[in-house]
Amino acid sequence: MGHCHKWGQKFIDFGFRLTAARECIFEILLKTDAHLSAEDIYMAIHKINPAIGLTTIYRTLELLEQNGIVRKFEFGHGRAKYELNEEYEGKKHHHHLICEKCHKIVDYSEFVKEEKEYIKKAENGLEKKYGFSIKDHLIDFYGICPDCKKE
Amino acid sequence: MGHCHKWGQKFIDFGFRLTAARECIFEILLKTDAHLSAEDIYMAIHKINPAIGLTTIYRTLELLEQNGIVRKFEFGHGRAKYELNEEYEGKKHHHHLICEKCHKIVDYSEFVKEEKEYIKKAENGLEKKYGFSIKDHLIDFYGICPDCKKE
DNA sequence: TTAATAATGAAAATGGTTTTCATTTTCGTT
DNA sequence: AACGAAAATGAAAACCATTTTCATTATTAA
Repeated sequence: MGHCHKWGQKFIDFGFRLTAARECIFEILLKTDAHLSAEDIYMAIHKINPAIGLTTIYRTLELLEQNGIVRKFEFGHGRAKYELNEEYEGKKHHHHLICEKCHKIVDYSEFVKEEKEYIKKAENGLEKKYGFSIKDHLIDFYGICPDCKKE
Repeated sequence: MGHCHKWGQKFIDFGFRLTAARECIFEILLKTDAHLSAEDIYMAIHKINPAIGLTTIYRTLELLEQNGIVRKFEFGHGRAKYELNEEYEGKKHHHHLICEKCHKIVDYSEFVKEEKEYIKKAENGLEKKYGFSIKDHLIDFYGICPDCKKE
């Protein structure tokens, strides 16, 4: 369990406690390919351990986010979605393709080379010009998915 | 008033009515450089015409968004922000630089050439591979602004 | 074992946004 | 100018994801 050990250790190093609820939430995020909302995680966890409440999910997700273990996405249709940070996931660096009709989210990992070039240039330039220390970026594409085009 | 005419005509063409409230909301969006929330607009409009309610602001913004006249951004700190679409604004194509501490938003228009190349490649590829019709994209950078770095 | 501290669940509160509904405004037609 | 259908509106209530409160339980270090 290389993954678990790594994240668990990090969690303890940060000064937090590695509780059953927290491990469970991490596991759920690790096992899924989807972009889960707090409630999605609550549903999943409820089957395993019905004692864990929604509040704990929210609190854990916030903690994980603040420590760079998960990323929170607000795609803008009610609920926020959470994803394990790439460094904790098997997944490659990816971005999102979002259907404006059905709100489906597709991950893609193409054009990383081209993206990296552009991002590097932009980051350096922006750091210089605006004095920001840039930590992260977000790239999303919006459109209509094949299923919705049919209708 | 080239701007106004253009948007007003479009609005009527869509089959909507060009009311005082709607014109006023458009004007406020046109005059500002900031990213306004529904409540920001409400505050601004209240000085001009106190009869206009917050509900109308929300309804108008939704209408404008659905017809491609404004863009809605959910940067993820409570309230959504609205911006006039570039085609209605004097502004250049731009993206956002967001401070993770104070949530300040800086617009930037640099690296458009590099961006365009990358976007074009990505869009074409993604349309082919995933069958999406891509309509739009979002690029944001996150970091710490100069002011927040001082502390 | 024992304090001190952190984590938790349930319930209540929060707050931006949406819905409801009764009223008013607009616009094409007389 | 007046009429009637459809659209737009404001106020208040409802919504609903998320946060906060608070009393209880679990964990850790001594």
